[in-house]
Amino acid sequence: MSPAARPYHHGDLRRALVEAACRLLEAEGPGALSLRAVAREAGVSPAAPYHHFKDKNELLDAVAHEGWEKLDLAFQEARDGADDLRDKVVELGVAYVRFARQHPDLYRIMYDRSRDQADMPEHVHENEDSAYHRVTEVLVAAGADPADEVGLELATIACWCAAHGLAEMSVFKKFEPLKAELGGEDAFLRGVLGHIGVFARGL
Amino acid sequence: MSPAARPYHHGDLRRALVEAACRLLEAEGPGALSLRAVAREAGVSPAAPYHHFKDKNELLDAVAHEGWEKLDLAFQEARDGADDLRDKVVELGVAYVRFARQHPDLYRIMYDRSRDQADMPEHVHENEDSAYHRVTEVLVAAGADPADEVGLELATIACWCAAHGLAEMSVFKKFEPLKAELGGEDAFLRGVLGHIGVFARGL
DNA sequence: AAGATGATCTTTACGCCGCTCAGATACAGA
DNA sequence: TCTGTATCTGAGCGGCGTAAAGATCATCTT
Repeated sequence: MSPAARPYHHGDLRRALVEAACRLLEAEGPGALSLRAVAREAGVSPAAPYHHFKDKNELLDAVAHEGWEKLDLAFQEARDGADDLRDKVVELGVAYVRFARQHPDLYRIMYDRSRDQADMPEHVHENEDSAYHRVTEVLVAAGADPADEVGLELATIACWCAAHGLAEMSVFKKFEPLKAELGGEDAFLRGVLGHIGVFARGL
Repeated sequence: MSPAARPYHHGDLRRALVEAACRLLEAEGPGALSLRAVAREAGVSPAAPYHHFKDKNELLDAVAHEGWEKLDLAFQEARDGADDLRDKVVELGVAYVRFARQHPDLYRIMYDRSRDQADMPEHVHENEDSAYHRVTEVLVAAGADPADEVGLELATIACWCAAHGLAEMSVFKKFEPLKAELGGEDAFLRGVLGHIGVFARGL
């Protein structure tokens, strides 16, 4: 074993636990995500995690962190993918919802933990390189006035709110007939986003 | 005891349990909402609820049902309160978010259960007198074309998504400076909604 | 009026959970 | 090599959701 991989008894148990949790979440769903199950999956005793996380929520925070990073990756892809500046806003929204649909349980944990702490993790909206700021960036690129700071922030919030709401609601069976009529999930998403000012006008 | 109040051993235990659950939820928060605690609060044994609900989720469904009815009440008030037709859309959105902020745990249960069943309860979007339809109604009153059924449904969805997203995100501490700058929670809500097409243009 | 029926509620119990604490283990620095 | 300290194990506590079996009591049949 490399010394970096197993510096102590187990190795980097902290990372191993987070990975085990993500694995469990994807394989068995959120109901199977108990601390004991995670410890089992990582091959340690039920009490071992407490040397790396103060409680279960702190482990979930670490899981959520992984999620936010994956989301940011999806954002970067979407931003670099679209050619037309104006399209980028919509593409970002679609990418957001698609991420939420592809990792529903992870997405749920991200927001459950955020709500519990009454904020998103700082790195999501902290600096210039955050996922949140990426939306503002695209809005400016699409023609929003960078001088109007308040308006720009409100527009960013409106974007994020709409995308989050759409992500949570697009799973409802109620909308299936409409999706079929419009020709699929993507058309549905773009249809709804088209009715939301910041997306439609890029401002 | 009146015969209507105690027809069997306990009385209408089903209703008593739902009320006990709501009471507990408001008083102690969602963490205290165990089936056993609800039974305790209602003064019955831990197994008694199983004669009225198949499992805990079914009790939570009943709690959520109460929530959706309260939300519809708030909708009716908001609709009847605003004078300008165009304002009604915004007032509905503000009322929605205000409801979510006033009953955060109840609101959480409403959507947790909806997500679990991949749909809102039927009575929310079923008939002409549902909360969901009330949004469409107001959109039409504000000038949306009733003939464009698809567009109307998309606009309704966009409204609901934006309001839901805003309801979930408006609790975040990140936005407190902006709220202060704008002069309060309501100004913040209206500011964000103003950037969302369907609210801003009523279409 | 008497007894049967069946719904309602209690008791008991099982396994899993989050979490704590005392003790074993094994690395790190003296 | 010895000591200290971070890491992990094992046992255990109270609470949870839920199942099964027995007690209780309104209602229905006769």
